[in-house]
Amino acid sequence: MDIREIAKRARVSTATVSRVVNRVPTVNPQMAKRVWNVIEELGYYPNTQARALVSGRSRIFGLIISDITNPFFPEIVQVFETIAVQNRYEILLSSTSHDPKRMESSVRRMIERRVEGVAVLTFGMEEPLLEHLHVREVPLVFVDVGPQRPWVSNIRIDYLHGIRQGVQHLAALRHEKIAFISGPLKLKSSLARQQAFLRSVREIGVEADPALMVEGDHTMEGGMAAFAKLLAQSVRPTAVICSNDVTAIGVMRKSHEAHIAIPQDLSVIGSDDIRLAQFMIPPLTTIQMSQAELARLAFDALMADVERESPAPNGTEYVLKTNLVLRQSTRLNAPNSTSRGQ
Amino acid sequence: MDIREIAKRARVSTATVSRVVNRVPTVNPQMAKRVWNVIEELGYYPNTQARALVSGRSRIFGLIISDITNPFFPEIVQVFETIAVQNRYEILLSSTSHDPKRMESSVRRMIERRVEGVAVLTFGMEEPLLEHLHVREVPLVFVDVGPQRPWVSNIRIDYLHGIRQGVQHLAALRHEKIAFISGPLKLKSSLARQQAFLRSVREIGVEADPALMVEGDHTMEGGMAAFAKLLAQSVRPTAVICSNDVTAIGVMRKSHEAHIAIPQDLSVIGSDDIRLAQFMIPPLTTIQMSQAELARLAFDALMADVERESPAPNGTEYVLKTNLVLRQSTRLNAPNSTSRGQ
DNA sequence: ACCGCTACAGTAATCGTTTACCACGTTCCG
DNA sequence: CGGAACGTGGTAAACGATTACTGTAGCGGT
Repeated sequence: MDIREIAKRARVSTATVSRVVNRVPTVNPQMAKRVWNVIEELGYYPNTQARALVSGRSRIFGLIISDITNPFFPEIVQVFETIAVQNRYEILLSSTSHDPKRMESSVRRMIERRVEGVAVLTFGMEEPLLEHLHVREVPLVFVDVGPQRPWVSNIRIDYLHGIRQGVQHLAALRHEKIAFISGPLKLKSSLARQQAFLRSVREIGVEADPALMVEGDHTMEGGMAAFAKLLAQSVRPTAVICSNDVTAIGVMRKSHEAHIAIPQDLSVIGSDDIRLAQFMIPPLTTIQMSQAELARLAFDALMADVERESPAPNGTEYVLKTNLVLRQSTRLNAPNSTSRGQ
Repeated sequence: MDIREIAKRARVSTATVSRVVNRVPTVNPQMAKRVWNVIEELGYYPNTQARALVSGRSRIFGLIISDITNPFFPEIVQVFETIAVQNRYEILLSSTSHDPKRMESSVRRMIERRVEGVAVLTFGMEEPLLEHLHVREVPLVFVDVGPQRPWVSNIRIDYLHGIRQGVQHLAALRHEKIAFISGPLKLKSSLARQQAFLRSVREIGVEADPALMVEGDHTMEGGMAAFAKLLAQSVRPTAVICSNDVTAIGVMRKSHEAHIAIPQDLSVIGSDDIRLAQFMIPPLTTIQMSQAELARLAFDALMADVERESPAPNGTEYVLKTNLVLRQSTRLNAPNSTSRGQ
């Protein structure tokens, strides 16, 4: 059942049906009504493929994330999808699992579907892939790691703002041995967080102890392992800041095994503020980076680029702040006390 | 850059290019080579829309879930997507948030994109929507709630198997007051779990106390609220089985607030075995229902239906077992002891 | 030597829309 | 009253592939 069928039954031309469906205002209301009736009656749904083919607009955005299984992402996907639907866009989701091969195949699939833009919420993209997208003038938006180039926007995350708050909060609680569990240091974003931590610590006049900086991998297992490493050392931290919440969950889990009570014996701060954070035991104090906000920025960036068909703008920048949110996983450092009280 | 361009430069017809791209074996290897070279050189990617239009196959499956933010789903999405990509399919994901309006719009979008099948991993679908899909002969797969009808498969979940194990496990630990926190009882799947619980309890010769059956909503907040209700009553359970893991997390959180230690003072069992379960404190004993398996069954069901272009088969059925996995959130019930020991 | 196959490549119709362009009928103004 | 201008709706050419059908060359059998 196609537009011709509708046209025939409503005794108009296909052009008119098309106009009606697309709500072009110049058609006679009577006719429009007649057409709508037929459409309703036959249950006609326009074929998006045909539309896309002739109009040259697929109304699809690609969304590349590293791992949907990481609780940081589902909320992003949710918000991104909601906004997309509101704007009559569809989303092509791809979870790369940090695998360059999968990234490559994702990009290929997206190009074949002629996406109108891609949000890359991962560690970046290799040059050849970027090039493919670039020659096709596909708008892109990255988090921090996008190249300076036409059709590429960036969302800069102000890690320093939140991390500084976290460090100062711990300092106010008299913590001096503050550990930091980073993400994989080959990731620019992990590095940026670590730098922000280092800088914040220096600001309060302490020099960070290298023994208290350990590398995690942004997973719970990684958090457990990293904390185990911390425990095996001679200097024992009284507080630890984690590069993301999932890592913090691993730390909490490990510290439970080691009979270290949180927050009595150890304060912990996470990053991201995933929804789960408030359901931890105890509820996790964390450095929030709004996933909803991030998704919205990414979508808006793409949308803006799609709409400006003018010559290439040179990479817009957006900024996302981070903020400490206080819950119950930190406490005043009481030296020499091993109390496990309430 | 289209197929014609390639044809011209390789000095062959478009038909040949098409054949080469689709690896039709009858083309002269020399020619094929020549064509591939040009394709490589120009970076040609076929236009999926055009392909889909003429071939009548979109190579897209719809995947409808209730809420991507619920940790039960991301793993499913992950696996489903992976398998889809392996089979050169794309997936159109839709998270309905239990909203019939969103469900309706999802189905509309899917029909407009001409999906070749839809996996409905939610509470079911209303008749008019089903009808729309039915007249278009779109294969569907449901979990438990699909109607008996051509082109509709069902994955039956054997809740009883796992829940019975859970109940027996608790009984072996001498628990007698076993509470059950269900999901929303308007959901058939929640009801099924509850029935399975009731039956299992009866099997071990106990009559379930209605006061110990409370309704949750499959969220952490719901779990907290339900457990609070349980605490407010005169009969205090010594063990609780939850309709899903997220509910169990809520219970654990609430019991922490109430200074009830798990598993010393209360045993808890979840359902689903989401990845997070093993990172809870203590690690959660739960009734596993493999998300990977579920995703695979759903995909296979769709694929099978797509491939059999024969007249309509009458709804295949698949079965998914559930199994208790023991961790550390249950313990022998020691009456009159309020020990908080190790 | 001729006929009929086979094997392969090319021609052109087709998928279901959008949209540039054209045709027609009114209206309005000089 | 004639023609420009305008408002509407129809005709048909795209969009970029697939594929049924056609054409031709080469080959073998009689």
